[in-house]
Amino acid sequence: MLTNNKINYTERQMEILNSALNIISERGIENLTMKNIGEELNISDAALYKHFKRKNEIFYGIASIFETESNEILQGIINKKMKCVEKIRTFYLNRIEKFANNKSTTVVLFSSEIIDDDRFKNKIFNIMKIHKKLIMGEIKKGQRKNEIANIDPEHLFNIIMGSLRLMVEKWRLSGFKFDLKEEAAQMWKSLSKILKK
Amino acid sequence: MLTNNKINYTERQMEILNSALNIISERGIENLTMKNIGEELNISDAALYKHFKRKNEIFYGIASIFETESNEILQGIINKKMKCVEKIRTFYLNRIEKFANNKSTTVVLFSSEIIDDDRFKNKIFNIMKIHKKLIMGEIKKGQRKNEIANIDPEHLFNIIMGSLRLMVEKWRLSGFKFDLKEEAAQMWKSLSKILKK
DNA sequence: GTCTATAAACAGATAGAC
DNA sequence: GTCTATCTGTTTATAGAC
Repeated sequence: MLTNNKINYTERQMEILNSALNIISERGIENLTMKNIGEELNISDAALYKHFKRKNEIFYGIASIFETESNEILQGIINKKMKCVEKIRTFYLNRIEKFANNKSTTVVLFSSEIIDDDRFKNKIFNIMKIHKKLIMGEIKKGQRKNEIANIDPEHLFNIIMGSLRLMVEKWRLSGFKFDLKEEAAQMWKSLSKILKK
Repeated sequence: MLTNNKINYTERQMEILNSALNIISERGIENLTMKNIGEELNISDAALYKHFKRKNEIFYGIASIFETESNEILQGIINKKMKCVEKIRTFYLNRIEKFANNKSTTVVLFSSEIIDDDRFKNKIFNIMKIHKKLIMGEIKKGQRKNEIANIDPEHLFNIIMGSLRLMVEKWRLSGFKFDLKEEAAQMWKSLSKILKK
């Protein structure tokens, strides 16, 4: 299930990917040009083509970074002995921590609207699907054990991930001005009240 | 509060704005070119400049359409005699109905990530702020009257609007394949359980 | 209001020297 | 791996005829 067909990027490639993420995050997708990436790294645009064959490959690389982060989160949950609510909480707060540690990756949440590349979209879409499957699985388990309120699991999923995303977007639009991790910890308290009924 | 500095667009201007919305929604922002808009309307790109002085004005026009829709929703709520939860429900379902009737406008939910134009962003941002003020006001009123559960109003707002947005995004990405209004009606039932505790 | 023609800027990408 | 030079296509926008 965890299709970690991990690509090993060189140091320079990682610099390029992070540059690209920064530009998308700070100046928007229409400013992500080979020239602008080069400028950030003080090299020419032509030089970039020695590291990525085409611009599309940079998009795919960004998706791979996101996939790696996602897999790190899932490793900390899968096959661990935790209560259902505890698993969802761990996922929630770890996902927030990744965003807090790498601000630019927050754009990926909205990237299927931003980045028009099929390979990229598919990869992100699959990651989201895995997250959904995990969370809904735990919700259903929790409901069978009577640990989680009897509300449509899909609706609970919408509530958990929808509120996470809205909070992260607010953080982005505020220029990362508040403490996301603190805010998320508070938000989780409310969510757990709701989950436990 | 409702700054309805309404611009009266000509019929042709409205055609252009709707064309632009369709292109953004179906083919992404990077395909929104004057040439593509012209093609949809079977006129040349140069002709568009007789209707909008610059491309930016088209973005602003899209924000104005969204503002008009928003104001129609708010008119149906403000100064009406309804219980707090009922007001939030009416807003929620009316907002959904607008999206269902004009699919392309769903992109506006994510437009601050997509469209890089300050006047546009400010207008959308203000509309969102008005919505937030309205909903949080009703939540607080409801809590004072003991009609709404005692959960941080900001968190309840995140839950209501976050889940609405996630649902609409899912609808968009599915190619508008399911019945959004029906799904939203079900979602609201779960939300009202949570609100009323 | 629509057209054709055109300008000026900029995009992604390649060739070849160092 | 980096550079300069260059190709090819596309974009926003304007001028001027009809």
